[in-house]
Amino acid sequence: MVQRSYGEACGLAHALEVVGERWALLIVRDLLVGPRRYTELRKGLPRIPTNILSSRLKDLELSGVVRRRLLPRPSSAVVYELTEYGADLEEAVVALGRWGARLGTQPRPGDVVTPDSLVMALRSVFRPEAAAGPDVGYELRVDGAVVHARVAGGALTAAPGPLPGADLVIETGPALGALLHGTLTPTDAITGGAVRLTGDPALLDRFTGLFRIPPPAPRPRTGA
DNA sequence: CAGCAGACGCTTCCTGCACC
DNA sequence: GGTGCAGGAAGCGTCTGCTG
Repeated sequence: MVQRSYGEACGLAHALEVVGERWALLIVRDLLVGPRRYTELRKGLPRIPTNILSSRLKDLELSGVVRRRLLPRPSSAVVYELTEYGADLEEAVVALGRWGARLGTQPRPGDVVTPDSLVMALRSVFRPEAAAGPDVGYELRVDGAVVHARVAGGALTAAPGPLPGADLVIETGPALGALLHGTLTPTDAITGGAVRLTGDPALLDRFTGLFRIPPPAPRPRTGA
C-alpha cells in the first residue's frame, strides 16, 4: 500500500505515516511483548482481516519497524519481531496506553482481553515510585487471558503466561478497570466477588498501588 | 496448516464547489 | 467564514483461493 503523506516536516506526522494506519500500532503493541508468528498475531488481534495484517506487516517491514526472521529447523517458521528502531516505540505506546486507559474502565460489548494487551496495559499503568519494598510476583487471570507481573528491585517484568510460585493469583474480569482506577477498593472487590484470590489477600492492596490508572479524562458536555 | 493475496462491495475521507 | 453536498479516491472487511 502506498503510504499517504501529511506533507509536513514534522516528526509526529512522519510517525503517523508509519504507524498511524488502522491496526498498525496494535501490531507494534503485540510485538513489543515479543516476537510473534503470523497466526499468533491473528490470535492476538482477532478482529483484524488477514489481508490487512499481511499489508501492515509488509508496510512496517518496509519502514524498518519490523523484520521477518526465519526460525531454525525443524520449525522453519517465520516470526515477526521489532527492529531496534521499532522497539523505540515502547515509550510512546506505553504513554498512549496510559492516556487511553483514562477514557473509561468498562469494556464495551464485544471487547476482548488478550494476553499481549494485558501485558502492555500493566506496563502502561505501572508506578515505579510505588515499587519500593520487597519483591513480589503476581499472576493475573482476566477473561481467560493469563499473564504475570514481577516487581523486583523497583522494576517491572510483565509477560504472558502463568507464574509458578506467584505470591498472589488474581482472577477477575471487567472489574479490573475499576480496581486500577481506584473506583473499586480491594476490600469491596473481594467481598463483592469481583476478584478471586489465591495467596496473601493483603498483596491486592499493594497491586492497586503498583498499578494505577491516572484520573479519568474530562467528559465533554452533552448539551442536554 | 501457515502465510499470504486478489476480488468485490461497503465505508470513510478528501476535494471542489455552491450557498448563506 | 461556516456549512452542506456530490463525486472520486482511498481504505477496510469478508470471502475465497493459491502456494509451499
